[in-house]
Parts: sequence; structure tokens; C-alpha cells
Amino acid sequence: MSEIEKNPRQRIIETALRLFYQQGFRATGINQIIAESNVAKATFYNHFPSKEQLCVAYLQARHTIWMDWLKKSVDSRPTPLARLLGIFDFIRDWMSNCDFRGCAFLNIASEIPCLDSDIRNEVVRHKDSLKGYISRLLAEVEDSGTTPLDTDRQQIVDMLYVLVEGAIVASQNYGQIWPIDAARQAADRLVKH
Amino acid sequence: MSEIEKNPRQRIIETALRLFYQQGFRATGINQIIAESNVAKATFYNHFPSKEQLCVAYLQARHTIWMDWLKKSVDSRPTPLARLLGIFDFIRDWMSNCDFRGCAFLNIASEIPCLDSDIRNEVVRHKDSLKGYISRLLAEVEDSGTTPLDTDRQQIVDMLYVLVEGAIVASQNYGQIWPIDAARQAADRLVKH
DNA sequence: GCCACAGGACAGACCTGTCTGTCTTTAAGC
DNA sequence: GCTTAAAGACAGACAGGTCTGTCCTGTGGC
Repeated sequence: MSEIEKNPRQRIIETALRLFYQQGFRATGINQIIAESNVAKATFYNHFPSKEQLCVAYLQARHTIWMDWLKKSVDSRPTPLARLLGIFDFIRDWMSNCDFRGCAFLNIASEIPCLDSDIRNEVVRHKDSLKGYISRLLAEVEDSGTTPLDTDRQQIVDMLYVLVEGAIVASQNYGQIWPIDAARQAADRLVKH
Repeated sequence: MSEIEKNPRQRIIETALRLFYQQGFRATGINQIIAESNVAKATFYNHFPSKEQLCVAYLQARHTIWMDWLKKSVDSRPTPLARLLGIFDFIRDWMSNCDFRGCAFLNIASEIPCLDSDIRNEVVRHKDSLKGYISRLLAEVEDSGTTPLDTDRQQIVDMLYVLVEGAIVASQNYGQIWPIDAARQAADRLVKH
């Protein structure tokens, strides 16, 4: 099954998941993608109208995979607060992988200046989904906690989301984990106070 | 002086400041740079050994300019706390410029995977400098404040730095200012508590 | 005369996307 | 069971354009 994946489309997506993340959008050529997918060029263009549309499919696949990673990691924590802060524990684990290169979505977005493109819309959709997930985790903390939050919940969600983005981006730049620990500590304080 | 800048090197740098920021590194060709600089190609390669080294010079110039913007804005605030939080006010002003496209350094860094390259080193140097500046602003808050911080100061600096990165990146992605306001509010809380 | 510069040709590599032709698999008709 | 047709994949040439970097010629200031 994994040796010879029947579906050429699936092979292309899996190659794109690897190459677009590691090398970036512009730095990865169609020729490399089809070569490493063992697919003919005409076959590629039968399945995808353009490199840009492959990138959209790549981001959609990446969204599913990454959110699964995150949710699996978060679900393994015992309490609502541990689950909320577990986002940062997950990022630390994720970053420890040798092939970590920051957020797949932001890396692509920074290569595509135009805001109203299919690619940029896909990035925003992903981040909206992530923010919604943070919101649900915070709601559970709120429901179970003794002290209700003194601030509008949506404002706390926004702060936590900004901390998540900052942690990923800063740890990518430095290749170090201290930004993640700092973000986790800040989140802990913001939620408790 | 600005009509015909005598120095070709200066013209090239100024064009790079515009094009690398707006379009990105790979998306900007040498031909476009020399055309918009009114410079011959051979002249370009007399001043810069490669496109990559131009990028390094671009980042150095950008560092000076951006830190000047930041410091001028911060210095206009009356109190140490207002100056510290003034970082976020500056980012809001900066973002309101129509040509805002996020952090010039992180945008370039995301195009260059290799960590130990001249370009990535320049990005780290810039961020170290920014973090040092945050640290000095926080020290002034600490010196003037009635209540000393109950946490190690360096930890607070790390948190504030992560908030700054998150604010810039998230507002770039969404094209909206709420991440900056959320980061400012979070910073306010972290410093006061 | 010297030197830096503008302008532009050029080499060689690489890019996206199209097209031709061959091979393999599947399935339907009889 | 055999033939035939259709679909889809493979291999690779090709067009048309872009890229970086080198080189050559002409020109103007000193």
C-alpha cells in the first residue's frame, strides 16, 4: 500500500506535502514533484490544472494532518487547563522533529503577497479553524474552573492565538524552543489571572 | 539628491528595499532590480558579488530603517510603561501603511531554509537586537515602577518578544489589526501582574 | 589615458505548461 | 474465451519564457 500507492493523485499530494514544506512554493518545481512522485507530467496536469491549484490541495491536506496531530496531542492531557496549555506542549514536540520548518501555511503565505488568492484564503481558513479550536478549549476551562474569566472570552482567545503564532514563528527563526516555553508561560498567566 | 542619486550602490539598495519587501526574494529578479535602479548589470555585479549578498545588504539597511521607525515612535510616549506598550502602537501605525507586508526579515527567512546562511544569520541578528530593545524598555518600567516584577525579567522579555512576533505575523495574514490590539492587551497584563 | 558606468548581447540553466506517442489495465460484446 | 475499445498512466520532446551571472562595446567625466 505504501510501497506502490495506486493513486497518482495521492502520490503527488504526498510529495507536495514533503517538498512544499521543506523547500517552499517557488523553490519547488513541477519537474521535481513529478519525478519524486513517479508520475508523468501529463498525468500531473490531468489531476491539477496548475501548480497553484496543487498548492491549494497541499494546504488542505496539510490542514487535516496538522489538526489531527494537534488534537491527538491535546486529547491526551487530563484536565481542561492542561489541554489548553497542551497546544504549546504539542508545538514543542512538533518542533523537536528534525524537519520542522515553522508553519506550512505562513511560509506559503509569505511567498504570495496577493491577499485575495485561493492560496491566501486557504491560509486564513486554517487559522480561523485553529482559533476556533483554541476557543473551544478555553470554553472548557471556563466551564470547569472555579473563577470565571474577568475579561471577554474572545479577547483571551485572540491573545492565546497570537501567542501560538509567535511561538511557532520565533522558534522557527531561532531554531530553539525557548519561545514556546515563554508563550506557554504567558498563556498560563493570562488564563489564570 | 533624491532625483538622481549619485551612488549606484545606494540606488540598488533602495530598489531592493522596495522590491524584496513587496515581492519577496525569489520573486524579485536581478533584471527588475537593475532596471528600476537605472544601473547596468555589470555595475550591479561590481558592487555585489551575488543576489544573495545584495539580500544581506538589504536586510542590514532594513534593520537600521525599521529600528529607527520603532525608536522614534516609542520615544514619543511619556512614561516607561507607555513606551514599552508603544511597541504595539508603532506596529499598528506601521501596519496601517498600505504597503505593509509583515516582517521583512521573517518573510525572507521563510524563503531560505538553511539555518546557517548569511541571510538567516542577519535575521537572527535583527531579532536579537529587537529583543535587546524590549529588554531595555522593560528595565525602565521596572526601575520606575512601584511594584517590582515577581518573575525573572528575561522571562517577561521573552514573552513580550513572542507577542510582538505573533502580532506582526497574524496581522499580516489576516490584513487586520485585532492581533496587534490583543498582543498589546496581553503585554499590558503580563507586565502589570 | 583612465575608470566607472550604461546598455545590452549572451550562455546555460531552469521554469511552467502542452503535446505526441506508447504501454497497461479494464470492461463490454459476442 | 477472445476481440476490441476506452481510459488512464508513462516517457519525454518541445515551446516560450525567466533566471543568474559574464562579457563586450560605447561614452562621459576627470
